[in-house]
Amino acid sequence: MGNTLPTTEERILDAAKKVFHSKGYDGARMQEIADEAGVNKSLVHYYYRNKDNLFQAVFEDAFTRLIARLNEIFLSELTFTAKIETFIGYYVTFLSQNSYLPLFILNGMYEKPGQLKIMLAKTKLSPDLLMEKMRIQAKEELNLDIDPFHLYINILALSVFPVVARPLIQTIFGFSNEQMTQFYEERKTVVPEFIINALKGYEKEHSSL
Amino acid sequence: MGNTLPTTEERILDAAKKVFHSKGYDGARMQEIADEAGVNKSLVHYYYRNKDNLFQAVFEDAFTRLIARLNEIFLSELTFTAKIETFIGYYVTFLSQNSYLPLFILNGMYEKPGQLKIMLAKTKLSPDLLMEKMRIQAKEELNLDIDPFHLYINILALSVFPVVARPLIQTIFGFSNEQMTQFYEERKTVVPEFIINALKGYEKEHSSL
DNA sequence: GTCTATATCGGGATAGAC
DNA sequence: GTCTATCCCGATATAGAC
Repeated sequence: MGNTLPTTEERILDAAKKVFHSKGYDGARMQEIADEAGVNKSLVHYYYRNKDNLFQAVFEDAFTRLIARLNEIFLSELTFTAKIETFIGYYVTFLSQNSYLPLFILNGMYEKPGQLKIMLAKTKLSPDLLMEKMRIQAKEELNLDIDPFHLYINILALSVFPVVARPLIQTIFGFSNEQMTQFYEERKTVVPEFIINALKGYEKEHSSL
Repeated sequence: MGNTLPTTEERILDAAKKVFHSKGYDGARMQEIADEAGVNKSLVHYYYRNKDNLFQAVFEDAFTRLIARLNEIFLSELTFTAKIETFIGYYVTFLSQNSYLPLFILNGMYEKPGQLKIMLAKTKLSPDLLMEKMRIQAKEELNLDIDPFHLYINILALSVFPVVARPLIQTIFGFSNEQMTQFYEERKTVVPEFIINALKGYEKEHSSL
């Protein structure tokens, strides 16, 4: 299993991912998806009945892939700093290889905010648990009283934004594709360092009380 | 001037902003824009000829408003840390009041990446100058050898991402609107502190060489 | 399951009266 | 400048043959 030829349904889903990711819901065309999959337009309807259903499938897949590893890493048995390093390293690589994903998700969230709750249940992601674990671990390992919500968002922001804003950054700084690749590569070390330095700062403040 | 009644053209542009910001280019309907402005659909075409032109106008306005103050702040005569504090404070407020803007810009960049260069010229934003000034100021005031590119992107990321990802954050954390407002309010102090702590960390490393 | 043909509708854009 | 009426294409979706 895994190395068998893709079924027609899988080919359609793959094509749909490509098109929806880059064009968004409104910009995507059923015809383009069919062409991309190498099938007739009505076959797409045969398998997914309508555009909404197909989008649903694509969105769910994207969302799951994006947070699956996140969950894994932060609930693992690594040390606090190792988690941060591992997470940034993984995310920067994954996102720059799937550069359309995060913006696609963000847009989708605005269009169907209610949908997420259902998916959160499916993926068994437990934010409360994650936050609590983060808080405790910071206390035990680094003796820091941190706000896990802000830290968590900071980590996400520093990982996700530079990928989402790629065209903006590239134009403003005038970076070539090669320079951009190097920039992302650098971030794998720069960002964890930045975060850990910031945390150390809190430690200092604390000890001076 | 300024308190005169808006002309029809201005009413149309305002309506277009509302619709494009929330629905994006493909999702926006000329009819909806006309309704929103309280005019006939053909009037929209009379003033802007086609959808593309109208979008152009809206995008340019958004982009200019978003980076105008940024430029101002970072080229001002404030100290380095004051700049960071001022910038975050201003941006978090501005963005949460115009929450559709940043995602709208990011999407627009993917659709028309070439367009930006023209606008950069118009706004007289000079990234090179900005980066150099940042580097020098960090050296002189804090005795730090920083990479201004990464720092600049970090600052933007920490300011912009939490606003762009609002629906995601709100759903994952289960925050109410009030909690979300408070969360943003907290970030005005948390984020500058975070950044400045991170920078101090580099100082320490440096002195240990 | 896969194709062709077609129904149906919506949306951008124009013509032309006032 | 503002409106009504209309054109025309493109896109989703369905019917039905093979």
